[in-house]
Amino acid sequence: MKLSTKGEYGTRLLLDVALHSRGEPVQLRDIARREKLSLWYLEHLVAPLVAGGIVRTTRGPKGGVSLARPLEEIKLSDIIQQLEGSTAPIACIDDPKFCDRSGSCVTRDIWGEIQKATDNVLESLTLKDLVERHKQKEEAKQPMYFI
Amino acid sequence: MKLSTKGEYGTRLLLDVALHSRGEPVQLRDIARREKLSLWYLEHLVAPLVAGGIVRTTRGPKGGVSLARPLEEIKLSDIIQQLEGSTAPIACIDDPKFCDRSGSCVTRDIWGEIQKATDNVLESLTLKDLVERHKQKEEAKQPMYFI
DNA sequence: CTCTTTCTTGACTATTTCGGTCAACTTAGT
DNA sequence: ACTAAGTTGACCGAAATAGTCAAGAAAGAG
Ligand code: FES
Ligand code: FES
Repeated sequence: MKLSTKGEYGTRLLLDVALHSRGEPVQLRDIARREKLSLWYLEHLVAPLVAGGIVRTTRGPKGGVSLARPLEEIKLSDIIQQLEGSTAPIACIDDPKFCDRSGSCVTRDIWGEIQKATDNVLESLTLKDLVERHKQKEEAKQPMYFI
Repeated sequence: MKLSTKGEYGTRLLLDVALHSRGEPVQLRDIARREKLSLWYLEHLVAPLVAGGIVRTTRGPKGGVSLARPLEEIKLSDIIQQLEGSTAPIACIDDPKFCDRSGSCVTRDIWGEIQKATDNVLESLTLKDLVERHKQKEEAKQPMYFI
């Protein structure tokens, strides 16, 4: 049940863009520095995100990455779908022809339920939620001087 | 979010034992034939199941595999735990020291929720549930002549 | 127009994990 | 003893992962 680094880093990439975008694009180089990721690896994460319409990029000086949609319209499931493909724990869920004993397989139903459970979480969360959670954590760190 | 064949085959192995055990042990050779799995691969699945106290084996003639506990006391989570290890989508959930930005990481919380979601499913199901579902499917296949 | 900055694309490699096979060994019954 | 099981651990090939890099194309600045 492992998530690959694509999904992991990709989510952090998006969150980083969300947190640091102030109108202008965010540069990959800065993301790499902040998130301690290899610039060359990031490039491979951006491509599918562009293809999935999650992100726009502009080249040249002052270029970089910016979100293609409002925060609250980018679901975590979109990100994972784009970077990891299906969340099915096993191939025959997406493609019943994959296993022969298709219909009568009890275990297949179970894996289906697991997929549904994780999809529920992923679809209920948007980048906006992540940003808000992040801010809450930040505030929790600072004692509230203003009281 | 993939399940490896260990978890997949292991679950089928256990279900097969549950369905065909009539007091005596079930032989690996028969399981391999019925489930169309390699006998040599099955051996690697049995070892951890024995270690986890899920299954007992007896050697020699008429030997084989039998369940170490009643059907309803074998949870799917036990099986997966034993064959796949943790269900954590990412290492830093089990071992916070794995990532440095431990406490403040928002995405980590998400992966934790996903793990919890899948664990909920896995812990709510026992081998007994699987057997019952199987029987239901069997009955559904046969038209009810007895009406 | 040209130079620089930035993303883009695709090739390449190293490492790890997976899936599978096998042989030698141990144990238990007959 | 003999035979029929499971046990253990070595081994291998293929594939997926993770990561690096270089050549190129677009966009701005001057
Ligand atoms: S049908 Fe694919 S695992 Fe049973
Ligand atoms: S702490 Fe491990 S992914 Fe953030």
